[in-house]
Amino acid sequence: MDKQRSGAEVTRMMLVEAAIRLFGEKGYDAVSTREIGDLAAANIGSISYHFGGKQGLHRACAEYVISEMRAQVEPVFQQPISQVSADEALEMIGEALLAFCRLWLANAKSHDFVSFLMREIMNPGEVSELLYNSWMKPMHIRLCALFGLATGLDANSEEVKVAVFSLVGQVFHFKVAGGLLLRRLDWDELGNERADRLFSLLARNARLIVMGYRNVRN
Amino acid sequence: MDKQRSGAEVTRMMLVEAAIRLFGEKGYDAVSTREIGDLAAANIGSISYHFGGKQGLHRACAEYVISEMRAQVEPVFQQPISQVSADEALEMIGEALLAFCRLWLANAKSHDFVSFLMREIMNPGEVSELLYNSWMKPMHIRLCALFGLATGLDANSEEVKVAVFSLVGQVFHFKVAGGLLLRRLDWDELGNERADRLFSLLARNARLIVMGYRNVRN
DNA sequence: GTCTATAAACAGATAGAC
DNA sequence: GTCTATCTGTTTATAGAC
Repeated sequence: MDKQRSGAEVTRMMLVEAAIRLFGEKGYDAVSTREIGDLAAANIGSISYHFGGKQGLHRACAEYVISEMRAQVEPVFQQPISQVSADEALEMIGEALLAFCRLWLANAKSHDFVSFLMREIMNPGEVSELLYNSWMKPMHIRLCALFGLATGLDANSEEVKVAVFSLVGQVFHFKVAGGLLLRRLDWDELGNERADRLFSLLARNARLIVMGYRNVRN
Repeated sequence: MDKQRSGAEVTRMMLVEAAIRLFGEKGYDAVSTREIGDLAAANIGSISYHFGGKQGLHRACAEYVISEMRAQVEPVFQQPISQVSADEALEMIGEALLAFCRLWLANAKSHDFVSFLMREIMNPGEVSELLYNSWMKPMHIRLCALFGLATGLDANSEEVKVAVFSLVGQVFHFKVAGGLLLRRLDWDELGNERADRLFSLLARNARLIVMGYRNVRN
């Protein structure tokens, strides 16, 4: 007999999850409140009641995605980096990218979150602001610090910021345009085995870039 | 006294250009036919008359973008590659990526085209199909051939296809999420000087990756 | 070919019964 | 809290005057 009580909270969550999926699939403007209500098995009025309207629901989705994604990547960022050697830093960058690959590309649970996130990035606005400040920026800073340690370069320099942006971009690009690559490879879908092959290729690219920058310095 | 005649063709072009800009800025669903008509200084009815409706205009936009982009990149693909050395191939990959950087990131004329293209990639459909078959796929095949020559690897292998995809992805990612990087760098806008610095960093990454794959082979 | 008026469908928001 | 009926504005598409 599980607690079916506090139906309000259940409805709120159902609406948020349905909206995240639909916004991620089709984009905010292409989704109607009726669709969301149907998918969440709730009525249209509940969106206004709980969130004050479509925009309020949109914002609630962003907050939920941020908190969930932070929780999933938190372990990677737990380790202190004050006393890390260059080789350890290189290793940690590889681990972090691998974690992003698994989370962004192959994790069914986070699939909807990442699709949602991807769309928001392109549309400047309140939600995109929130995502940037509380999720992307801290991640980027952390990776820059590691990149600096791994190469001996200044973590705050332009070239490090750009290089890290490109590294993350390689992974992210699979989320944006990965469907086209799958067709070029005649792959119907991205299974576990294929995903692993893909990740190891990305990891190799990343290592080559970091090592290249290190050599520039020495 | 330039020919102001054949007003129909002028109206068609005004509508297509206005639609490309608006679709690129806000996405297909977020743009109304009234907005397009206003920006093109035409009336709403003209969209149905000339293109059969909003979808028809959308398709016409895709066809126009494809033909314009092909024309702009054609020179890069003119050179025959049957008798090219590995070093020449490496050089040609760098040139091609540089051309994409200039075209996609810094060319004011193509800005609207690339924004339009970027949005279509994420939305499976007739237009995305058209873009893939007549624009992206030929480009990718060409770059894979060069990559194969530069590294000695099979141009049809998975690893080459994925590596080339990642190279292009580095450039494309700037179009998708470049706004976030500019904020991290405290850059208000991307001027010519900054763009050049950015491009040279991307070119360096690309070279490091290609060289790394070459060493794997030898 | 161009433009206006209008139709028919759909959007988001809300009042009120339960 | 939930759900239905309805309001108001906007959407695309079209018929018909010019």
